[in-house]
Amino acid sequence: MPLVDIASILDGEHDGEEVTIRGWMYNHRSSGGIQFLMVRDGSGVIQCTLPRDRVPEETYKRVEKLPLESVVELRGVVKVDERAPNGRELSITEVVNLWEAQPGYPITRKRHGVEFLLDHRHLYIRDPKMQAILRIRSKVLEAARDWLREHGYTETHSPSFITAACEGGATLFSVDYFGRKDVYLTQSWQLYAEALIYTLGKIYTIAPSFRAEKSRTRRHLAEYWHLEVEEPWTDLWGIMKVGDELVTHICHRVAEEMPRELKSLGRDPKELLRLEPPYPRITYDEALEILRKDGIELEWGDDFGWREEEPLTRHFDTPFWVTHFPIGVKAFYHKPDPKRPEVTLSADMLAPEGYGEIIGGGQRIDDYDELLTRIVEEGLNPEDYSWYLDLRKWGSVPHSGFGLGVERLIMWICHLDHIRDAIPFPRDVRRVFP
RNA sequence: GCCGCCGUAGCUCAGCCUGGUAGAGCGCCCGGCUGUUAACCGGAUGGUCGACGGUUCAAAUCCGUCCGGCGGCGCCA
Repeated sequence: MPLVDIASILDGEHDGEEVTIRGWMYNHRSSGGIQFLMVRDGSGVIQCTLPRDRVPEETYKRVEKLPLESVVELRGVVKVDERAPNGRELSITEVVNLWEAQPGYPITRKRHGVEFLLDHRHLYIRDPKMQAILRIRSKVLEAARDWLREHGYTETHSPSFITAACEGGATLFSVDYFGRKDVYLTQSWQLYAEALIYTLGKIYTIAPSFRAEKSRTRRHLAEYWHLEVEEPWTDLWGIMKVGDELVTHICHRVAEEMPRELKSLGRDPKELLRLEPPYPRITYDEALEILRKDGIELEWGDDFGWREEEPLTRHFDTPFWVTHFPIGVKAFYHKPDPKRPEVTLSADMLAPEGYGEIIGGGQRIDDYDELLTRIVEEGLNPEDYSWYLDLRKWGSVPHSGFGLGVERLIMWICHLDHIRDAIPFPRDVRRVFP
């Protein structure tokens, strides 16, 4: 009797067959003569039916008293039935094995508050909603790696312990590094990536970044996963094309391979399948004009706040780019536009529907003197960036890259209302436990 | 760094304004029900009202301080 995944049953691969499943009982309903067990394995959730006359009375009563999150091994026949929550159910023929959990599982099918669920995060991740999100998260990263590998990018890594800021304004976590006080957790692989392209060419990384911003919004984490790409011989337009194709590939793969999970989260897979590159592109100046027509005034040279970013995303129904931000609102290494030095060759990709920025990137400064000037202008100490400046002395070429906020992308794909559910154990200014 | 809200049973909350012996629903436990969908029905259990201090004959309720949490701004991915 084959032991099968619940997902394969839900996908219709075993209709009418007798199979065995193994999983955790996440809910249980009884109607006297028939019991309904909701069973979850790593792949999905299925309803199992157990009529009283199907098994010995002793077994029936034992199942009836089984505490939530007990482990069950069940044999049964797969039936297509509209009354089952996912359209298919397992009609139990034999209760093969039971491993009883303790009574009193804290998370019930009723309402819980945010604080309670975060305090019980180690258990809440078992919830079918969290299971669906985390499975999509895995698919997002799998699809990204596949696309990057197929297009000639090499995965590589940068250190998490660093000594100098790479983004001017953002706040750093300081750590006690063998007693040294000037060591921090990284915010981006940016400076190291620019060193690595001269040995590996087109590269990417998927790694955590740390920001000690005391942000209290539904879009921020103190520890988030950063998918960063950097490549030589590429300008602003080239790197935007990479972003377009990468995000499109990820969305298509998730829509094709995880439609059930997307639907359970309120995202229609068709909304992802219809995406095609290139995404719309507007300049910072054009964005200001759109906002002005909405009655939102922003002085030229100021960065977008959420007050500007959120309404702008309502003008689009796909991700879109905002390019050519004024010098000063982006980090020092962004290359000023030779045709218009008051703006940089920078670009942010914003998700629609009020989700906002998911990618930030652009073309980097490749000239030594220009880079040194910008470091000084930003009030930074050139000595902190000595090795980074070195890169412009030997074989410097035009190069570009971007950083994608993995949880931001997942948040939009999964239609979440808070970024914390895009990661199993979120870290923010108030929470590092569990 | 700033603004706002919340802490009462295992959970979600009412009670607080107008001070007078602690409430509901759900869960757990017991019983019933042969198609449930957050199942339902009956019963039982369950609380130093976040902590400390003050006012008062009397504080969950009024005042102060602290702790914890949530939402938002700024900043960013």
